[in-house]
Amino acid sequence: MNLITKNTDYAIRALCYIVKSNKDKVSVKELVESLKMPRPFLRKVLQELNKKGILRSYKGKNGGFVLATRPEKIYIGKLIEIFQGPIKFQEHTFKKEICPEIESCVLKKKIDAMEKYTISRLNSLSIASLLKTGK
Amino acid sequence: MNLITKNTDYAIRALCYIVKSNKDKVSVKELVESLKMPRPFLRKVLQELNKKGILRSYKGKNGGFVLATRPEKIYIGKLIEIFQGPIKFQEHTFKKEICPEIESCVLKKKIDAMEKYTISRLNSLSIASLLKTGK
DNA sequence: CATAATGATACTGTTATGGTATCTTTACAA
DNA sequence: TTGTAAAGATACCATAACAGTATCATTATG
Repeated sequence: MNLITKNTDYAIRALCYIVKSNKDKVSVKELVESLKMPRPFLRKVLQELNKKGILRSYKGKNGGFVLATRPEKIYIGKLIEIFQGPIKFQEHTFKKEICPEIESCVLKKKIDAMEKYTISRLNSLSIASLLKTGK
Repeated sequence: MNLITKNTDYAIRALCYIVKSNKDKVSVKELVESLKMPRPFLRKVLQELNKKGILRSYKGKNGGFVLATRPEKIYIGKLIEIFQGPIKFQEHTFKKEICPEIESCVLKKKIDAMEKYTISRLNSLSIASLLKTGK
C-alpha cells in the first residue's frame, strides 16, 4: 500500500519548486529540467492542479504556471484527494456487508480511528510547512 | 488505498469463527457455509495461516484447522504482514531517491510518523480483543 | 504568422488484487 | 484395503489502479 502515489508526489515537488523559485511564471520545461520528472506525466499533473484551482496556467509563448493558492493553504491531504480520491483505509472490506459479525464492527471502529488520525495529520500539513527549513 | 485487503479480512473472520466455535477442529466446509466466502480463496488463506503457525491443519477424513496460537497473541498487524507484506506508507516515493529535496525529507518524516502510529495500533489489536463484546 | 507554450484525450505496460481450477497427498472408516 | 473426505501445492485468469506515452488542438506572443 502507498499513502502517496507518484502523481501526488510530483505535484508536491512541483509546487515546492514553484514557491521557492519566486518567479512570476514557471514552465513545464523548467520543472522537468530541475526536478527530472517524465514530462508528459508532469504535464497531466499540472493540468489537474490548474483545474482544481491550486495553480493558474497561462497558455501561449512564455506561458507557464503560477500559484493560485497561498502555500499555507495547500494541504497534502487535499492534494492526495485530488489525485487519489478520498483516503479510505477500508474500501471493500465493509462496503456492502453492513456488520455481518460483531468483531467486524470492533475492527471497523478501530480502523476508522486510525484513518481519521491520518487524515487530520495530512490536512494540517501544508506546502508552506514543508518548506520551513528551520527544524 | 486499502489498509486491509480481502485475504487479511477473510483470515480475521475465519480466526474469529474458529475461536468462537470452541470445537476441536473446524473444516473449510463449515467456514464456507457459515461465513459465505469463496471456497478456494479461503482455502489459500487457511493454508497460509497454517504455514505461518497461526493455525494447525489436520489432513484426511474429519480433518480441519485448529488454532496454533492463543487469540490474545494473534495481532491484526501480524496478519496484515502475512498477507500483504510489511505496511509501508511510502514505497516508491522515497525508495531510491535519497532526499533529492529538503521538503521531501520533512514530508518523509511526517509520513513515517503516521506509519509508525498506525503500525503500533495494529500491533496492539488482537483477535481476542475483537471478540470482547463488552464495549 | 511561426512558434512555444498549455489543454484535452486516447492509448499502453506493469503490478496488485481477488479469485478459479486442478491435481496430489493424507488419514479415517467401512 | 480401499473409497472418500479432508487439506497441500500450484498454475492459471480477470479486473483495476498505477505510471507513463503519444498526439492533436488551442492560444498567446514576438
